[in-house]
Amino acid sequence: MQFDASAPIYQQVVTAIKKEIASGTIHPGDKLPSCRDLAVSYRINPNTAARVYQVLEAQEVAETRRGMGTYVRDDPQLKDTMLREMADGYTAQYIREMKGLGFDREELLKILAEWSDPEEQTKEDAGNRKEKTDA
Amino acid sequence: MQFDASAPIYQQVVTAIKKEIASGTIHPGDKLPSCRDLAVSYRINPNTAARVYQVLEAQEVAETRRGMGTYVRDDPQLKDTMLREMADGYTAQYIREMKGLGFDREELLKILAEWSDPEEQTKEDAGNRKEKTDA
Amino acid sequence: MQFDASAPIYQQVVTAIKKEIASGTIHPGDKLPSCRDLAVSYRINPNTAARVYQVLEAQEVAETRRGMGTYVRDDPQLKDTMLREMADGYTAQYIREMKGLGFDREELLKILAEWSDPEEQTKEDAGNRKEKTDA
Amino acid sequence: MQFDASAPIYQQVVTAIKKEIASGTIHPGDKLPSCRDLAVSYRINPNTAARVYQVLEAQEVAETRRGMGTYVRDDPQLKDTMLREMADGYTAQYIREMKGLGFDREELLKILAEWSDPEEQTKEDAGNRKEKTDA
DNA sequence: GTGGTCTAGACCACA
DNA sequence: GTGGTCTAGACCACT
Repeated sequence: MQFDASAPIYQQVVTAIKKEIASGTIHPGDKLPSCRDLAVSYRINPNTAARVYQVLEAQEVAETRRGMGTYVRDDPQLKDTMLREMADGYTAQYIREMKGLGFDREELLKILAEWSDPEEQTKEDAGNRKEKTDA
Repeated sequence: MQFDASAPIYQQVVTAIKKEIASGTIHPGDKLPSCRDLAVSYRINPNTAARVYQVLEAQEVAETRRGMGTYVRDDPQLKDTMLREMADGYTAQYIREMKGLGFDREELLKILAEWSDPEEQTKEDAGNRKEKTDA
Repeated sequence: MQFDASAPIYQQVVTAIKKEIASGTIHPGDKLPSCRDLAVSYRINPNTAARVYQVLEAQEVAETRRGMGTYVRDDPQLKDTMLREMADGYTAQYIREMKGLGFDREELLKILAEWSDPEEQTKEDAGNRKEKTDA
Repeated sequence: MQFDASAPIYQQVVTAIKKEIASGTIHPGDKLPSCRDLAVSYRINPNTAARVYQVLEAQEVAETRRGMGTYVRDDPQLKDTMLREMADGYTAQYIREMKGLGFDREELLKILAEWSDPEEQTKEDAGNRKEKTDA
């Protein structure tokens, strides 16, 4: 067995920013904070912040304009793309985990349907989660 | 922002064992490997292995018989309990994540229903996952 | 026959702290000494001290705030709970021992009633106790 | 703080034998097992067994007759003496412990009176004891 | 053999 | 500073 290592910090920040785009906190065309500001607000090393933008650019989520800063790509579909990408990621992971426990798609839908009020369930779970999934 | 730390090794092993019970690889009443063997097979320190069994005992999943070893509690319902516990954990986490993206329960069920062939999707996702959700 | 082993050090310290709560020396909400200080004052290893707090937290007697220390849970009923818990423990043990000697509840109450002045009896007993009840 | 050490083994065996006299399992005048047999049945070192008899003789509970073995002193009152001695020991200890928690004699009698059915309570307590009083 | 406990000393994340 | 975790190696009691 191999033990899970934490994801690299730059990856976590990349995901955080993409989540902000997906959920509409940041919009296409918006200017992102400077590397230095990003470093401060996330309390990371400026080099790590730079790498974050590098990755976002490679993924065509952001673009850097020399001397002007980094901007979220001004693509009207970007929000939906992000949303889809992350939702797919989460869903795939969820299905994989449940499949690992022996549930097939039918059962999965049934289980999910039982969780009628996500608000309540999420809260209730928060306390127990530590013992359940080891995050 | 807080960065995700890896779960403690002992927790990961605890979860791994509970998963084996949930999926039927290990059965109620089975003898678990000795602390030392567990330490060897997971390549961890015997002390950490002992902690794994202490946690499992505290969670009433296993019971230790002095000088005889550690056994999965011989409770016929244990498998289902584990299954339920882990499924609930995964489901709660999934719902939480999707809710964070702005999806409500209706949409969630719709999305999941679209994933008709988990096999394919899981594979396809495997390669991209790292950049999508930072695990 | 099984010989009595000493209770683990961490258990003894746990009990000592709970006793301090029960008798009002430590109050709900109080900050407990740091692991390292506890280790020094009880002359135990810092790891053992940490275990003490882990047990206290598992028993919902204390709560740890990362980077800030360990605190007695701020529950106004905690003192009474501890008092009750320890008194019950002692009483149960006493009844068990006396029952082992063949005394029933009636006789027990009678015997206890005879000990009119605990001060004197306690002292008188202190010297002989070792040879009487071992441990 | 000093940590409780286990009572010496010979003390524990002495007490066990005195308890057998107190509860009528062994009677005044009875022949006790030979040192060697005692050592076997208690799985202790023969030297330790010899010390047990030495202590019992010093306490005038047993007497050794050269070449004939060790006998419980043939004193008709011995059983009651033992009973009294042990009961007093337990009672004194109990009072001391409860006093340490702040209970006075009045409260003590009240608490003890509440434990109406020792059978039940003892059982119920057995499971919890470890967490309550640490031996 | 088994698990339980303790020590020693180390590194990490949080504040 | 705080607690949390891990390793290394040791001793003990029980089978």
